[in-house]
Amino acid sequence: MEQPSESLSRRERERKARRAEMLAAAQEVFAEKGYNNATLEEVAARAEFGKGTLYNYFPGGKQEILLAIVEHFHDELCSLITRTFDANGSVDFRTSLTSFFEDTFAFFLERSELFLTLLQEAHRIGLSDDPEPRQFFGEQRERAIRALAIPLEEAMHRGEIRRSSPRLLAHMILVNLNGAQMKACMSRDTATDFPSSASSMAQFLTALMLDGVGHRTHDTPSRPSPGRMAVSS
Amino acid sequence: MEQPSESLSRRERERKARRAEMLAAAQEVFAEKGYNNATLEEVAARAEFGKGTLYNYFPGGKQEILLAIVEHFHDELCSLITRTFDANGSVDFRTSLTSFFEDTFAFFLERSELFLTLLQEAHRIGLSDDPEPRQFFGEQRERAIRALAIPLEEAMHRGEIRRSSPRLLAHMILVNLNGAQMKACMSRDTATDFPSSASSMAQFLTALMLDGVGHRTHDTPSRPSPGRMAVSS
DNA sequence: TCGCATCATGACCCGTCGGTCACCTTTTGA
DNA sequence: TCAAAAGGTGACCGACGGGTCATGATGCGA
Repeated sequence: MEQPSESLSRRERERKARRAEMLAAAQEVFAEKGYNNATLEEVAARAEFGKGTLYNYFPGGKQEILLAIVEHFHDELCSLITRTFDANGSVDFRTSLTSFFEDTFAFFLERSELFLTLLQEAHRIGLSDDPEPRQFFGEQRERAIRALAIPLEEAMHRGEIRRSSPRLLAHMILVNLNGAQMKACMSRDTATDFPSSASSMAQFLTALMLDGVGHRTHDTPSRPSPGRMAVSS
Repeated sequence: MEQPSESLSRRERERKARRAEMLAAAQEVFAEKGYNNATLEEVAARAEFGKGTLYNYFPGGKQEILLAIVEHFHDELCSLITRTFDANGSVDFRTSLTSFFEDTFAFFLERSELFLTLLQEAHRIGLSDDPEPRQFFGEQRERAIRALAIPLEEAMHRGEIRRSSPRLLAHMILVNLNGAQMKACMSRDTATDFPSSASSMAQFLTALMLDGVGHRTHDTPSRPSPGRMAVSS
């Protein structure tokens, strides 16, 4: 009455599924309310369990739930990154970067509230707390950076982008991505001078990252010469 | 026994000074602990007042203190922006942008914890709360964007950067600035492939914003031609 | 010196929420 | 069919912190 390895026992499978349901509920609540204002009561209610049951699955309580979410978030992000660049491996870097922005833009956009919450907690936990969760946060972030740095480094080797630190560049790309996403959030009601579709946003970011905004009519010491940019719409 | 206008009465002056002390203390505590984990008890203690006294100066309690801090933060930021660009009004845009990054980098860096806290609260309050503080946050952010958009628009008129939305560009510049600052925070312990001084950071950001990282060896439809970047150290 | 007004104070009140545990239901295996 | 194990539950507890207010101190004008 047991399948020891491979496919888990019904028990194990159901346990896993329940855990996942709880995590999904917690993600929603944390995203809506922020970590501190989210109550385990509400998480439990949304997952359709009693509060006590949460502790059967996450003995570490609220914080363990947070860490599990962080891990899951980075799982998704990393797999999105590698999938995107693998699929575009053979085309030129500009094109694959654009499609990367397009794919990830949607990813971040629909998780923007959660992302901000995680960011805040990463910071809060990052200093003045146990070193254990602190280190955990660092490792997770590192995973995403590393995943993105790989295709960047390859592009550098192919001479498609100039050589610099792939990890630093990876960081700046992620920063620009979620900066754009924040802007999109904030100006949803008000301002309109903003690329509205994911694809025009992706093109804007690609141009910004690869070409900058300079007209390059000034010669500066080591930057010999011109090349003008198209004026965007 | 009253100086009705101009210089305020001793009373008024002292009241103002006390308020400022309380704000300074609250800034410290909010930055260290985050808004939720900061206690008014600790704010009061650090300002060397009793907790009750806070309510004489901020009848709105914790939230009123938060809003006052947000306003003060943006006062500082805006005046820094205009000061920096006024002082560099006559030199070319690349140079003044670099000095802008250098000045503001320090500003953000020494307030990074506070900034993250404000960011989180802006988000939390930004949705699902009273519309009143929500609007307040929006207005404050708008002030900074507008202050920065002015010199950007001028540079566009002078043809030093390509035409696009000054406000969008202002946003992206601020985003890159504090993204860099976050990176600096995070990799303080660990990674080393990072511009360490404010001035090398400023140059990195200027190059990224104005020139991008592309080698521009590919011709894409509307971007005719080359111009290579110096390889940073 | 006296009375009044202003102001500082921290003990206290009270709502909230993370975490616990005694109890109940369901499943299992004989 | 039944007992034992496993699992689910929510009432309850205790800590915590925002906000209040009775009390006392201080200053000021008469």
